[in-house]
Amino acid sequence: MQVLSVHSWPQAIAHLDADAFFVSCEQASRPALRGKCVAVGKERGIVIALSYEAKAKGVKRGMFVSEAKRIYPGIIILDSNHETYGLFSVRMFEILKRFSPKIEEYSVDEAFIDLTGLRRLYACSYRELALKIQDTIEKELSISVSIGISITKVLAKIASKYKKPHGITAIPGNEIHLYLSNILIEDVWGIGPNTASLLKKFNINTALDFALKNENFVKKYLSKPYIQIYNELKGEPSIDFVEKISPKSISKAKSFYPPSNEESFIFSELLKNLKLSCAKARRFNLAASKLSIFLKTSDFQMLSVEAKLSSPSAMPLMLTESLREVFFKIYKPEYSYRQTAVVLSGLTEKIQYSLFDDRAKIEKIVSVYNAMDDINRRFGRNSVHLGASSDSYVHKERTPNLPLLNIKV
DNA sequence: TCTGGGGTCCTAGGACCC
DNA sequence: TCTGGGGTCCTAGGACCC
Repeated sequence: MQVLSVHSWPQAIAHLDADAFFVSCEQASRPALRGKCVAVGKERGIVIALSYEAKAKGVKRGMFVSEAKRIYPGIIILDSNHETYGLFSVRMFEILKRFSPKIEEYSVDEAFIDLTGLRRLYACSYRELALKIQDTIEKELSISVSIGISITKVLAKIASKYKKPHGITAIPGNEIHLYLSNILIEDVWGIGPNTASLLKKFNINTALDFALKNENFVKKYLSKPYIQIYNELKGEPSIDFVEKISPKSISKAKSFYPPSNEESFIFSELLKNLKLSCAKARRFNLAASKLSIFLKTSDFQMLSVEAKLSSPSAMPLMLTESLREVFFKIYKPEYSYRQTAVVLSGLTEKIQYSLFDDRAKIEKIVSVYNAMDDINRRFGRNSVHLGASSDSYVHKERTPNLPLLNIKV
């Protein structure tokens, strides 16, 4: 047997993955749902999360809700509630920070935790430490998680998936090969369908096959991300640990049914996405210097454009003109569309004004938005919104001097 | 996996400069 | 007004992730 790394724990990286997270949050907040066949997913849409009971009945993620109901008529379908999931997520990360100050919030329901050197402090093995974390989350949040521990991030990912749900798997450096031989190449984090089919042509079918390939082969056929994965599989840390930084882009997308080619409708959908993404940017205290839009046609083609903004902004009223311009660059009435999306990027912390902008006007708009965000924070989301931005499509005038407030508290 | 929504990172190639 | 090579910045598009 080949040994890929001789040391058992040069460092200890844990990967935590919540089990059926969205559904678990629903079950945690409504105990009556526990032990039942539950799915999260919009009516007419697709299933995005399933309880293990529902999985056992043969319902799969990505299925149409109607299909899921046919397979198991007793299934309970819930509307997704991302605010709740976000709250559980925050509390889960807070628990993790009690164990180690160094954590990477990888997604709402996943985190990497650097446990290196903590055995002495907790007077236990890494496996036992993972067990304590798992217990704490279960007791405090009623959420079940699986944890994998190994010496690199890619291996920790493999470990957390090895036994699920409610698993604890530790892969020390000297046992890597025992695990990798059971992992199909397409199941490795970061290897997608394209790369998997390329590798299979060279007879690489498992993670172990890949790890045992020589470096020249890897450098000849693959690019940087895959070289990193290759190193990590061999037990050599190569992918940075990222402690949370602010987002690099903010987007909002929404599909609708049936598809439409009506200009004013498509534009109003874009405007909604613009408002939502701007609101999110303001929550992070960020301003966008680039605006892109995406239109998805009914046959799933993507049309997109990007525009540079004269000054960074997170205020819909200041971006509406740009939105209109980019929209007419790609909108073609002969297609029909099923989704629009807005992406804000080039995000900057401080809002800078170019010399050509009317500073006073900008500041007035900023203060109105600040007041609005404040009201929404105190009285709940969507208590207040700006009237002018929703129908500015109809009146093709420039940005109004003072936006109107529509208050519906 | 017949299609929801939100992200990240990398590469190739063009523009522009010296 | 001929022509080489190198650096940097930006953009579009691909691949992948949850």
